[in-house]
Amino acid sequence: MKPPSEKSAGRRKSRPSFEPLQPHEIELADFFVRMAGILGVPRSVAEIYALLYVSSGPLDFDHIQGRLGISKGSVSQGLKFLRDHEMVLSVKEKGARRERWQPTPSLAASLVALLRSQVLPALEQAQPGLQRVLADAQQRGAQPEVIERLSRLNRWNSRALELAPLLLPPPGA
Amino acid sequence: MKPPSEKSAGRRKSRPSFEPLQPHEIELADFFVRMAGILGVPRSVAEIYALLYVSSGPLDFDHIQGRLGISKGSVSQGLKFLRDHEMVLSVKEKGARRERWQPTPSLAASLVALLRSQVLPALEQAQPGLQRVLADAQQRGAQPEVIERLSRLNRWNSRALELAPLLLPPPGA
DNA sequence: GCCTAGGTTCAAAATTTATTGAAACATCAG
DNA sequence: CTGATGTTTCAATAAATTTTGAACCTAGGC
Repeated sequence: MKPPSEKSAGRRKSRPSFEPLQPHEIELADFFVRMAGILGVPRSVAEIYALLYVSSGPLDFDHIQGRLGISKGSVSQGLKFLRDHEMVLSVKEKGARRERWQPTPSLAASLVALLRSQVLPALEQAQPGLQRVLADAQQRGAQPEVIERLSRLNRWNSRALELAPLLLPPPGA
Repeated sequence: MKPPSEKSAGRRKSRPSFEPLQPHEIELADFFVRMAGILGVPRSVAEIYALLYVSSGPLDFDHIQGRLGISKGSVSQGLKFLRDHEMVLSVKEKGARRERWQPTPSLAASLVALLRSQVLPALEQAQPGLQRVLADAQQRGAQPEVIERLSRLNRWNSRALELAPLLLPPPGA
């Protein structure tokens, strides 16, 4: 057990103390935050990405936390999100224990992966339900107008699912 | 427990009672709700759209409220949103005071309008800021890698703004 | 094994966003 | 003009989401 107060007893690693974001960094972060907002990506995630994006080399966990002034938990979760969506890469130097992070080369690819992960599951999951809705309407002799709408929706869904792997090839392709 | 349904209690004009959504309607609503969620559109808005989408004719305010079981305020705001994004049309019958609503013919066009309204303003607003960030980086002699990233971001932004009016023509075009 | 730097988890707290409903407003018929 | 109907507004409330931080893992050096 560690006593919580570690003022200046014995050998203390000097708290690195990171600079807050500079104006130009804030500007870029704002841009990413707004764009991310459209897709429902949390502010902290966008900020982490923005910071890596304007930084010259890969940054480690503590730098990210320090410069953004957010909690460990947020950094961890944010990096997990970015990792899961293939938006960042870790560079592990040999002999070093920490991981250091940088944005993946192509922002375009990153966005595509993100969209893919959001839209595809929804389309897949909806497929059977939509078919059922259409069948239901036909069976009940709904208005032709409604049948037509529901048919179109089904066709779209199918085509989107067919096209998806071509336009947005998954990691392994 | 459901509120007492007075289906059988005489047809009185004072309190028209509406049926809750049927299973097939719920299914479609769920689909729209999920899709809308990706773009941050509230549940109630998606539900309204879904209801209009499966309904044979245009529906009036009270029908929408009654069948979805949501508040007047939500219906009003939801319809405003859908109107603003050109996703619904009102059909005013002559001599009638109420407006009746139906989805616009093309769902595709509706989605495009929606995206347009979300993304374009962000791109426009970001333009000067992004240029400033790049200029800043160049002036401070940032790493070529960073300069390159920021340049690409600027080019993208510009091109997106140029292309936008072509791909997503505004109402008047 | 033991220790600890490095990172994750997750319940609680903070924040943001959506919904409600009563009051205000608007429009039309009489 | 007046009253009734139909709709909007918006402050209060409810619901959903994000952030925090302390407890908890995990791998690697000793």
